[in-house]
Amino acid sequence: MSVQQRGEETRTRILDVAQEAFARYGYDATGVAEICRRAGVTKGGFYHHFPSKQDVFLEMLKRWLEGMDQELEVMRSGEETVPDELRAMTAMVPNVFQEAGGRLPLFLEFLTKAGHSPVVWQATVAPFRKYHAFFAKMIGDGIVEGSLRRVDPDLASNLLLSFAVGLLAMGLLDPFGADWGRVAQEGMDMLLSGIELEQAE
Amino acid sequence: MSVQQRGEETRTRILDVAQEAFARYGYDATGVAEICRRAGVTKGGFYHHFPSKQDVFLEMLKRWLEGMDQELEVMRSGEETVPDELRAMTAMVPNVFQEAGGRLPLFLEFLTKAGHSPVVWQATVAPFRKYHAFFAKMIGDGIVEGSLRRVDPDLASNLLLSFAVGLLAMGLLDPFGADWGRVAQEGMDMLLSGIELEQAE
DNA sequence: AGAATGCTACCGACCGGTCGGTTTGACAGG
DNA sequence: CCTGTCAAACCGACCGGTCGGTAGCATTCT
Repeated sequence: MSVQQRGEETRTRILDVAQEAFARYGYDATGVAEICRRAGVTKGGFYHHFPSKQDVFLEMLKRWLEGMDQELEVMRSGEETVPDELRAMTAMVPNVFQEAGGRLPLFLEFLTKAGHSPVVWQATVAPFRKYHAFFAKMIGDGIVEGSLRRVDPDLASNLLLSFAVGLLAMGLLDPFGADWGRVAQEGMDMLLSGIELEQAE
Repeated sequence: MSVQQRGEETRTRILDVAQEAFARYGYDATGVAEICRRAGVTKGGFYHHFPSKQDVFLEMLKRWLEGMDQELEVMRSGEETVPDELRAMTAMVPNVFQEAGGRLPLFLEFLTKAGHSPVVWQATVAPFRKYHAFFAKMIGDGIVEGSLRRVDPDLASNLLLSFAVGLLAMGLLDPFGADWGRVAQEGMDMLLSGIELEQAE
């Protein structure tokens, strides 16, 4: 294995263990020393790969969002009509909860930090606006194809996003307090029944 | 002014400035020394009134939720039908955003900390379950009075809560990214149009 | 080919500063 | 006099971050 490869692996390992530690204990409660211990690296090694603790945090956010982007695009091309696409996406919610493993609490961590640090805010709010555009376009498509009523795509997109964020937060706070997958599914049905148009083929 | 009165005032002042500081800079980023400076008290004074920094946090949460409880109960008794009640409540969203002043970011702070500290979790999740019961009862009432379809009150309540939480989070993250008051209002309309029953008087 | 050199990855001791929390004692009201 | 209310000095632990140094692969020079 070449030197560069090993270096890249170390860097990734740091990122991975930091992600787990941040998710479990919180950003502030996790010291750099603890990350180093878990990654089998010393502080020198850590600061060789990253300029600061916050940079690890930001890079983590970046990685997470890139993955999310891909998943969104993949989801987009499955179903016939826009309402069906939306329903298919909400059907994935349980998978998201499960598959994301322990790194889901990071979501709240990002949101909170975004409120205090302009750098984190920028990195957080930008993708949200992209998601907003994504859903707005989707809803616009739905209107064009005649499967949705003429609602304001911008507003409806914000509604969807709020619902998604709230679901995530609630599911994080009280995972066993409800069947959040079902809440997502039936909630989406209720929402759609308000804006859906009957198909007359 | 009696001694007890002065003591109580100092205690309240500490609570107030801590609330503002936590909201502005975050819990972890706010040192006890900073709170003392703002409250015009030394550490001795601080630790005379509170056993720990976390206790200030918890007491703050308690005060906040007590106020919320009262507001909820007041809102409940205004309108004729349940859907109208819900609409009236969402109409209050802009007021909540504005009136709460800077202390709204505390909400995210509480949520994140709840994920890492069992004590905070207990103090946070309990009221949420109470809100859940509150809305579930409301929806049940709506079904009885014939203004709502026979939906699952438990599920619909979770849907409403998620929507509310998401709205709060989004509005906190990107206050000027959308007219969140309008999103709340129209979102509630869409939701209701899915579960509302036409009145036949 | 083999020695010399450069460069990247990494080590680990160490730094100043800040953290939440404690202790002691002054002072005022009841 | 005694209790409640604070002030001031202080504590050890720990924080994120720095820095001089080293091991070993890669490249160049002879």
